[in-house]
Amino acid sequence: MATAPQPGSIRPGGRTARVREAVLQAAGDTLAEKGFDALDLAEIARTAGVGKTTVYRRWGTPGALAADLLDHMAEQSLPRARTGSVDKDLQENARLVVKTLTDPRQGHLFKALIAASLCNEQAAQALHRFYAVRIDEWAGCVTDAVERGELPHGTDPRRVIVNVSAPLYYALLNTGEALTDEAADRAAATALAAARAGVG
Amino acid sequence: MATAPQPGSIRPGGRTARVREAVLQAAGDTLAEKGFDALDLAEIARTAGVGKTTVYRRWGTPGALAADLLDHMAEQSLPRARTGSVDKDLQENARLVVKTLTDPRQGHLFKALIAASLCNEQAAQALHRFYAVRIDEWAGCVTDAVERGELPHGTDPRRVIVNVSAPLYYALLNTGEALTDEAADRAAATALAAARAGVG
DNA sequence: GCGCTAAGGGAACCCGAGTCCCGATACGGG
DNA sequence: CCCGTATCGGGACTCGGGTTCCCTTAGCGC
Repeated sequence: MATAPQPGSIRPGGRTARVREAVLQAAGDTLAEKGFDALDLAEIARTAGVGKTTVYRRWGTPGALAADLLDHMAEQSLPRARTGSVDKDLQENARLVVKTLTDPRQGHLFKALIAASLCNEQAAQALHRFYAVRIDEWAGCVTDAVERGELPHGTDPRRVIVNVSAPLYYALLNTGEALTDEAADRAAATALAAARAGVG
Repeated sequence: MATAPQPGSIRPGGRTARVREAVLQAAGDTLAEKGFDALDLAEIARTAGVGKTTVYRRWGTPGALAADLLDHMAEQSLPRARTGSVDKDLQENARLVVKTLTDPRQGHLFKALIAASLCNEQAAQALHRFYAVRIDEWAGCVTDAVERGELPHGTDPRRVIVNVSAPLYYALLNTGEALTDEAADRAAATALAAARAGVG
């Protein structure tokens, strides 16, 4: 009943690492260009120049591969803004989200990864971890603002950051509305207004 | 070059309609139970008790089938609340969203349909139409509120409704946070506070 | 370096989704 | 009520994703 260790976990260096790198690269490219439903492990093996057997053994399903890619992405966290005022910080956050989701490669990649998370529990958990990292990073803007007296005590930092991104993702996924800088500024302003009103 | 008419559009009555009904029913069940990546037309044909050829001829791809299901769902629009105050109306809207997304069948179905929209352009457009209908319906709450003087003139009704749903969908898709009635009330309060502050 | 063994890779195999062909069925206009 | 044809449905076929087997390569502990 003892579960065998994950392939690649005992000798993770050298060749094994190179294979993972090549496969995640190929997976990212395919997801960005063709979407999650086109993520086919046999084709990934071909484009990555890796044995088909290897990909099936280490990842097994498209969902698990997407999950691994998400974990890989979560490790590379970008630093948040520190402009000195919440207005600016939240605006920068909103613009960064718009810039990311509008970027041809990144935008498609994020859509594909969200699709993956909706099709596979493993990918879903990886996605939630990914956003938890990002939100915690930017939540610092809000805690700083509370300390500076720009926002009321008791404000939930993560919730404010979530309120900035939420309408942007809603536009991307649900309504298909265009993601402009104007939309970003509006999202930031909305979240800020609610925070100032002391909601939460 | 003249495109042949869509199969099922010339004689849409009787048998053809029954086939569509059975297939959409089976598709909805499969999407709710197994997700979009498990939507396999051969299996749909089997469970719907319909010829495999028929399903491939009329829909062709899982994405197109999901799109048809979305159009079918968009036709059945629910009436919005009319409590007499924006607070209550927005709260009812938020609670309805939470109730829908929390419901075992509906919740999974919506997730699957969003996944479909992220994998297929046809499904994406159908999803955007679907949400446009829902948002327009509920936007009436906001226009009424503006007329009653509860919200400032120049308030964008659709945007307010979007701001109610957005954090709830963000919780569902991005963070995986639980969707409680408390979250619903908070979402409604946030959107209301921003609208009162005159954002937009 | 050396050897043990984890991990990779080639090749044959299986099975079912997707396609094609053609006859059966039943709308719906006259 | 009857005919023309749109649509359905059964069955054979193909093709490639996913699996299995087994040999080769190369980490990494000593």
